[in-house]
Amino acid sequence: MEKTKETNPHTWGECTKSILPVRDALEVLSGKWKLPIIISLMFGNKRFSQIAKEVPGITDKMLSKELRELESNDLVKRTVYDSIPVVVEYSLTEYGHSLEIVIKTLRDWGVAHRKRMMVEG
Amino acid sequence: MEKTKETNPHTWGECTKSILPVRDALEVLSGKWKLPIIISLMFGNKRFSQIAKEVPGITDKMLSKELRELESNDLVKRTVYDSIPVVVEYSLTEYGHSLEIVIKTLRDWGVAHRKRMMVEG
DNA sequence: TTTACCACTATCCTTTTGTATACTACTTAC
DNA sequence: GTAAGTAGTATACAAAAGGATAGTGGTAAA
Repeated sequence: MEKTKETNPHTWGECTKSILPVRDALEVLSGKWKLPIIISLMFGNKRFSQIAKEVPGITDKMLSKELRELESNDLVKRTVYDSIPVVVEYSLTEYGHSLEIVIKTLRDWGVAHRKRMMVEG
Repeated sequence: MEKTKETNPHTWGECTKSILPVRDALEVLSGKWKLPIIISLMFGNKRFSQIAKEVPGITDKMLSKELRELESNDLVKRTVYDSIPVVVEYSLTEYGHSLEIVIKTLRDWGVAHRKRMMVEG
């Protein structure tokens, strides 16, 4: 057999480092619920119970947890209105909207992938 | 408080559907090991034990499992050379290389995210 | 004959992730 | 007083992902 291409350790080192930010990006979209929550908020600001209704199957616990995570990543803003009863509004930050291009890239690849996997079975 | 923007059910329906391909794309990169394996193979074809060496911490079991998954998604090609001892070479398919743009998009966002989280964090 | 390399597989265990269900605290409407 | 709506939390459990360790079957070198 042919000799396989040697790995260049330097390049690989650089590369390993460059994996970390990719992981970060994957992490903010990871899990079962973050994507639908983010997309729900891309269509407008929502209250807790509104999101719960729009994201089918999610429990309060998961919604609460995911929103806290998204908030800690600056992607979602939580605004409390001290009306009665108290109302909490969630909105995507401008930064959160910067995920749109990322999601679009993923979707484009995913659409092509679906087609490919269908024809080949 | 202001009235929050109403959700348009049609748009949301369309949108829900469009989540599926995004999930597909996330799935092919999901888990702890697929990304480093793919990136390792972007630098050239490798044998099983070579990848195991280059991806620090991975066990044979996980490597085997992930390679099978990548192969079933057409991203990686497995070639057996019946030399003695038998040698198996893994390579990224052309399709596998199409992930480069996706990974680049994720990395760019991730780099910006790291910076942002550092100054504020 | 023991060791080592090749490419795995099998079993068991821990950790992480997500689910189910009930509960808190407050106010208004019936 | 009881239900319903606001926004959650607490506890216990199930499922999925991943890790540790050992074993398979072949060759070949020491």
